[in-house]
Amino acid sequence: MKTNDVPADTFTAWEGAVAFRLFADQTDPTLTVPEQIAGRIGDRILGGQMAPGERIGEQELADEFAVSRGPIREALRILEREGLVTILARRGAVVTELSTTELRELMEIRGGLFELVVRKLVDAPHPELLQLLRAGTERLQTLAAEPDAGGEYAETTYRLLILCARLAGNQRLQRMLTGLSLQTLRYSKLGLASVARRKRSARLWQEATDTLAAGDVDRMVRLTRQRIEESGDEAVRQLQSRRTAGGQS
Amino acid sequence: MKTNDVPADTFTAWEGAVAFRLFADQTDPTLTVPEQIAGRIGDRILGGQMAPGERIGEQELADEFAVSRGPIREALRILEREGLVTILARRGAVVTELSTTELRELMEIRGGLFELVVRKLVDAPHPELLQLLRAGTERLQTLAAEPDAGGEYAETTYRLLILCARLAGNQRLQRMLTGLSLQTLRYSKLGLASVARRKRSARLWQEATDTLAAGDVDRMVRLTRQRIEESGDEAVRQLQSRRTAGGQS
DNA sequence: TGATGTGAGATTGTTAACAATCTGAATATC
DNA sequence: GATATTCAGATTGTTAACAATCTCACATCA
Repeated sequence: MKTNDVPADTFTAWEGAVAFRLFADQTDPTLTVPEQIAGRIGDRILGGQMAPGERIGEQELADEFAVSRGPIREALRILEREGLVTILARRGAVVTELSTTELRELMEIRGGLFELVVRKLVDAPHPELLQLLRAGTERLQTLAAEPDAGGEYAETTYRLLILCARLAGNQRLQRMLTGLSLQTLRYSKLGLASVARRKRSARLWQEATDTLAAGDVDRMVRLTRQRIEESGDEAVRQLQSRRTAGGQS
Repeated sequence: MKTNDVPADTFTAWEGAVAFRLFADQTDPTLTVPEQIAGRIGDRILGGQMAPGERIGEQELADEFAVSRGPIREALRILEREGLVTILARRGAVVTELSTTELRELMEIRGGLFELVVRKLVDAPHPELLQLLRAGTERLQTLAAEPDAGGEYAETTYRLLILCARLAGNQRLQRMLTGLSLQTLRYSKLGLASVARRKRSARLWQEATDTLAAGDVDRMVRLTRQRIEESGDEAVRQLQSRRTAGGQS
């Protein structure tokens, strides 16, 4: 595999079997070639360089990464597992494009799993948690007010979410939540595009953090559910209006 | 692909991309060859013909199914995604063997997702649901009392679970829950091996059904959580004692 | 005796060619 | 003019050979 332009900015990620720049867990533990390639392609999808619905040709990628089609197919299968790519039998791979229904479904599951995380965190509170949450929500407050910070805001909330999941001490749960988050991230950004929505989201994070500090489980769970539900709904709404509006493109 | 001995007993399953005999959703919609092979191998794993930890050689399977190693690799990747097979880089595939920690983690997630299902079912009750649950729990009562019905009992509870998930109307959630159930099924059977445990489980199902009929959400959720937690704990316990006892083999 | 090194055989990873299938545009038909 | 048909080019699916790597028994040495 040709190792050109690997942008070493921010932090490099490793989650599950795939290395995405987002959501770092650890740096490279001798990833296989298909895994590395999957990471590179995944970054492009998450970064918006490859649009949902876009066709992915095997030969094209094989040429680019200077390998044969075999490893590319493995990479695509990995990305399929992560939900970023959809493989249609005998018709090739496309960048996964979620319908509003699917997005709503994923958001709902994400909410349910995060609720589990919250409950676990309250049951077995982690000393660093509150401190990390405080720092995180503060950053969110800042980003909420900045114009055009939708992308960074969304990524920050996702990092916070994954952080919570990690502290909850269920690795599998963390991985699933991470996977779901990566699948919905592109769409969450839509829902957090306006300053108003971001401020609303940031306030709910803030309140949830305070509630956690006070030890009120049910209220914390309720606030969290509300926040995820609201931002999920907004993402669905944005997606819907975008589809009906500029549907041709 | 050679199509020998396809046992057409009970009902054929299709869930996600893989056809397992268990948990039918629809019969064959022109599955690809790797998918068919994955289904066959998956059945063996779920049926206990392949033991957890057992190595899976590519060439051996290729010879058996009369295809080259390419399709076998695809099949193994599919099964890896379903969690039934673990692929170690450059060391081949093995039948997934869960540690007690992993089993506990999966059970916990399964519980959380099922809770979400229950909540959705209560919010939007389905007319057939109660009737189906009644029939299901009755069958469970019968199986609970029969000796050596651990396997069938476990499979029945899982079918019930998947049924509920389907009625809840979130396809993605249903698929995830099905996947998790298939991963834990082999171990759940351990936890339901004794008549006493089965009777306990059946009573909780019964109570939960009655509670649902009465419309008491919180109690229903609590009962469900309790049942899943208890049977999960028992499965873990059984696995643990089995490992410490006959650890060599 | 126990730890370490070596190498043959077996197994996975990769490649390139070939086969099967799909896509889309040009043509034929009503 | 709208729908069906055909066919070449492009793309995915499969194969078999080759390369890289791992496994494990055997030999070597402290």
